[in-house]
Amino acid sequence: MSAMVGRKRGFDRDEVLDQVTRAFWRDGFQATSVADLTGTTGVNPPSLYAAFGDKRALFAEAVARYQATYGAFTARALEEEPTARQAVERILTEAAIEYTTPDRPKGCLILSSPELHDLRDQARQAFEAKIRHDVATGALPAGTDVRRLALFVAATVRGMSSLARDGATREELRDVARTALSAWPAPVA
Amino acid sequence: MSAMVGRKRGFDRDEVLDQVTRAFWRDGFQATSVADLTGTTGVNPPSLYAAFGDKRALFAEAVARYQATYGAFTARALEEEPTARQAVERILTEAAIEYTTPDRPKGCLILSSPELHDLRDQARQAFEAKIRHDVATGALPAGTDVRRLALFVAATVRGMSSLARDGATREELRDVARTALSAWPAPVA
DNA sequence: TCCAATCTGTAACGACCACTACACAACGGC
DNA sequence: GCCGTTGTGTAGTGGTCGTTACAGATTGGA
Repeated sequence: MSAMVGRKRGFDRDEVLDQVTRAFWRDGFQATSVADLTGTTGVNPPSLYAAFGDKRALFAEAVARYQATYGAFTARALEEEPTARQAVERILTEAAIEYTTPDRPKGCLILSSPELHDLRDQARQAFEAKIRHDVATGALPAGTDVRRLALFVAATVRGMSSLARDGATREELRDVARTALSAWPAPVA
Repeated sequence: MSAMVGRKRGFDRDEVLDQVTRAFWRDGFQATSVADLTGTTGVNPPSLYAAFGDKRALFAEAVARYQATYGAFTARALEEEPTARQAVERILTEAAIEYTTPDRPKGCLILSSPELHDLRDQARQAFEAKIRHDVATGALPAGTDVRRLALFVAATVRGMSSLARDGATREELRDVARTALSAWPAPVA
């Protein structure tokens, strides 16, 4: 065991990380200053730096927290739904809800941050894998353009997040999701 | 006529404005510093401020220039094509090209800039008007949800711009456009 | 040729940026 | 009580931000 000696931290690390996550989510990495963060959290700079490291490390941890909480619904759907069609339907439906939840920043942190290109690429690869699996099992026609379909889903989710950031309502996003789903290829009955 | 007296400007105002437009387009308003602009244009701060005003005014003029040139294809399609379907097909097809033109920033300046929410709303209203006209003339079914269809087009274009910024190819965007178009309601034959 | 007007380059302004040195407060172990 | 350790608050660091004061250069008009 470690020494566990010294003055105790005067704030809840998880709670502060959540406030930081929401700040980055709302305004982005660049537009959120450390002064903003110390203001909203009430934690002074030295304590913030001691607990999380510099601004980039804090952002990285905020993004990780976002993925594990607010943004986890996508990975959950891909894991739990049996077919790509069901997973995509659930993702788009839940995105309409998640992107417009009151008392939260609108849209998706990862889709809104230019610097998170790699995470977006991972998401697209996950879509591709799910669709490819359906083609392999015969749930989708053999000739299906896997990459194309994955890109269309990626584009739809990005479009929904962008509209949410501009103030689109939950119902409007749900309608966008339904319209997009009507472009999904007919299943092999 | 004005006096036309005094030392002449030592740079081409239009050329400099184009360079500024591309800088804002590539990096956004916040991330592009005045020092960046003086660096890329070779124009010193006092000359830049004398010619364009402060940074916000310069950005506004760059956006206006973008709308009149690189981003004009959307308004052109809405004006020139007879039906909403044809206009949207042309917009999506040309967006795939415009958003991936070599030696240019990728994607759309207006869709990438959080501060241009009003211009995006104007674009959505223009889509709506075009679609509503088709419903009125019978080119689209009477029960068509105009707002819903316009939002879907807006979402698709935003998604394509976002994908382009992340490095999607022209062909990938074209495929996204085609997939989205397959969700368009059947015309009243 | 001298003036008034306009533009240009240098060099700075105060404000904010991310970040930290330092002294002090609060803790567990002895 | 005293010590070593760790967190906290104050008050700064050097650097970059958008912006401009100022002096010199260049122009057309008188």
